[in-house]
Amino acid sequence: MEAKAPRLATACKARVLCEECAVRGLAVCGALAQGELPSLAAIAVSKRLEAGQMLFHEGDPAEDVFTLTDGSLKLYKLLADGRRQIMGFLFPGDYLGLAVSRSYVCSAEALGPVTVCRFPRRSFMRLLDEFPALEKELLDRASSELAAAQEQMLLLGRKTARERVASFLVSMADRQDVEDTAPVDLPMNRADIADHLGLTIETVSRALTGLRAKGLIELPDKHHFRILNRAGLEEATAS
Amino acid sequence: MEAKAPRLATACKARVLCEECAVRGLAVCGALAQGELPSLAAIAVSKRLEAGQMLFHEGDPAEDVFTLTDGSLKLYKLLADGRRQIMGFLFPGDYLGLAVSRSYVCSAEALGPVTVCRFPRRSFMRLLDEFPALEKELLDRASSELAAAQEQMLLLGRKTARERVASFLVSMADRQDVEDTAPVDLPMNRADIADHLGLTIETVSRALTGLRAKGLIELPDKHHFRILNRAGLEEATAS
DNA sequence: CGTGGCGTTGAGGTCTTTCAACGAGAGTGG
DNA sequence: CCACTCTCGTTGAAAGACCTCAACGCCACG
Repeated sequence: MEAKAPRLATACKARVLCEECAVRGLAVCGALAQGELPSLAAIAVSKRLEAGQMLFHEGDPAEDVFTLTDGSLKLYKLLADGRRQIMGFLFPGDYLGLAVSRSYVCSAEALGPVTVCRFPRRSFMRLLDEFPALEKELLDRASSELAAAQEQMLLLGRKTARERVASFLVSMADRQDVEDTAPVDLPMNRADIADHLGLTIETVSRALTGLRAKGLIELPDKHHFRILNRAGLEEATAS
Repeated sequence: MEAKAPRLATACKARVLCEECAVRGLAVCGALAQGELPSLAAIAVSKRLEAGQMLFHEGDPAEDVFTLTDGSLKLYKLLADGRRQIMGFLFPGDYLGLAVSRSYVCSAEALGPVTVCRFPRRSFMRLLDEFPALEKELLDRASSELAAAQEQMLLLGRKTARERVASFLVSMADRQDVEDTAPVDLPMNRADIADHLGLTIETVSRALTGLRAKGLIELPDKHHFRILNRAGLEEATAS
């Protein structure tokens, strides 16, 4: 299940690295000159997960950092009695485990088949010293993650169920930036959505039904939706 | 209301800088050698605010970064209809506005009299290139802020009112790391606590009364509490 | 064709909110 | 010194949003 990614060992072109391996996830194409890429590539190892498998658990020693190259993941925390809060969903290009703390603060689980690229944390951190541009990139990402987390706090603390679901749909559509009216993929199930929005599956279902009844969205099947009235849906988010 | 901080212009000792000006907020004592401090100090300007005054508003162009040297601040976001979510409270030593985005993502308001140290963002960012250790420090802080935000998401999404209030009290006590049974300061009012925990002031009040009735805390006055039973209070957080 | 997982819908219950009244304390001014 | 007012916090009662429990339908799978 874990094998040296063949492409990475070879001195390939930056473009190839970017598109085909984890380096894409870090968007270092701009940050690193072509000649510098191999030193990052040399420490990368690809890894595959099936649906439901864990990449790591909250509290595990954070020995690796990852970039997601294919599939999607959920990041969550649990309370002692099993209540769950999903912090977010990750898609190709996103990174994981870059928190500086010594152990992972969330658990990471595959939503479907997933490919990640693994970097031993120590080697990765050494690279930061070598390539300051990489560190800047990380800081950028950390601060946009923080902004997203604050948006989510606003949602969880102050929005109604319907506003939460509408906000979630808009953000999913934006992340997949397909054209309007194109179907948007929902790789997670209703329980995941509920645990992301601080609701129950029934309330999520009712909110979706409500938005559909208002003519704002269409629900072709349980893993897709289509925005019929973008302005109306955005209004329903209460931004 | 805005004056060149006298100490900063002088080539003072690192220790003095650390304790008496904003540089303390960045904890760069370790990061910067003594000889390097003046270049940071040279661009700092101190600023004072009274209770209720705004340091900046959400959406304003983020022209400065700040460190809080005295007093406390709240950071919040608003919905169009006025609903408010407080992202967190800041105490001396904390920094503000370091997000890489071009505008502030939250509003910052003084809880009481406040002194901050202001750095023009451009100059500050130039310093990052000069002193990589400063950048590491920032990355550290960003990732621990992110961890705190995730803890708060868990609270907002999945905890009951009483659990939220108990969690809040524990975290306030921890941040002020006074010995157990010592009174802990609550510089914010009930409305601020409510907007931080995603509740109403009445529910916060009832939860506090409930915790007191259980003998877990004491409420000597409205701006202080005392932990009578630390283990019990932590149990009530449902962590 | 039965089974199990998943999503939807309905009915009733609960926790938090909303609305309202009250009290304590600070500040003001006569 | 004492009304007077205003803000803030607490408490009670009623209302409401979401949750819980239950039934049902759909679909994939064996």
